[in-house]
Amino acid sequence: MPELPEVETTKNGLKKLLLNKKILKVEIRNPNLRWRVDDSIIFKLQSQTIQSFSRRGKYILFNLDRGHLMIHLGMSGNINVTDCPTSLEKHDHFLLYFNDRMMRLNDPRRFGSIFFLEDLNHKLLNSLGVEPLSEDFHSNYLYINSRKKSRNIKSFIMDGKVVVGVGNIYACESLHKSGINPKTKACNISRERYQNLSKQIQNVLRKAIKAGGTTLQDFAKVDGNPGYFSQELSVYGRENESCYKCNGKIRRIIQNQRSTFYCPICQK
DNA sequence: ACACTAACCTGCAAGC
DNA sequence: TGCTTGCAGGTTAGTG
Repeated sequence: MPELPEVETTKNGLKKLLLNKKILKVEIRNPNLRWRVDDSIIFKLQSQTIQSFSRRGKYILFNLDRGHLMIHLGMSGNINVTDCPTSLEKHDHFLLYFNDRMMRLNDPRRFGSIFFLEDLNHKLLNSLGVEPLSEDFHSNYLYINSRKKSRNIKSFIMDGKVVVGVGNIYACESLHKSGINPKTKACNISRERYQNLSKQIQNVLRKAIKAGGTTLQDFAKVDGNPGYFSQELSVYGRENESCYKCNGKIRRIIQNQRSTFYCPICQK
């Protein structure tokens, strides 16, 4: 269920429930995720205490006594913390047991991933772009990095090597709020429009993280499914409905193998 | 260096 | 009712 706000919410929930907990047992029920989970992770994690949690892009980092557990939720991943014992569900692939509770990674499509890192110098982390809510994502960042980029603006802002955490929903939403047509070439967008776009990206993410906070209460529940769709979305999933801004008809097109929702009237 | 595709999976809803 | 099709919140490796 994860775009950046979901991951941030998940990370904060884990912090609440698992900080300073000692991992007593590790169980891999299905190692075939995006990358096969190596059995050696079991003894590497065992007996370690979780010192802190952090997030980089859509990766959740469990910072341990020695090394880090890094988890990505892919398209359909979800982490639950429950009392122990709990009846397991289909697609519960990876389990951590603590003295009085357990953590389950459930991921039907198995696009998620799990790694043990000795340190944070890892290929997948090193290739990530800036955090959208950090100072590095300043008003000129997108403008500067988009010069000579002929690809469309939507794929540009969804590129994790440019800026992390902007998934399909928030790419559509922030482009709509900025009044930018998603088909526009990244190099053809002015500095002024990029300043607006970066602000809209931050706004939409901050707002969603705040909304994710309400999800937090459900976090420990067995049936706790994040209420992601409670967002009020302006264009995403609203094909053929009317635009809140201009009453135009919202269209769905395919860009880079993904659905794009936009309003052809007010996104130019 | 850049742009774009195929690929990794399951589940669900819609259409026939 | 069952079958087929299309679609889903991500991201990498590979190709040209």
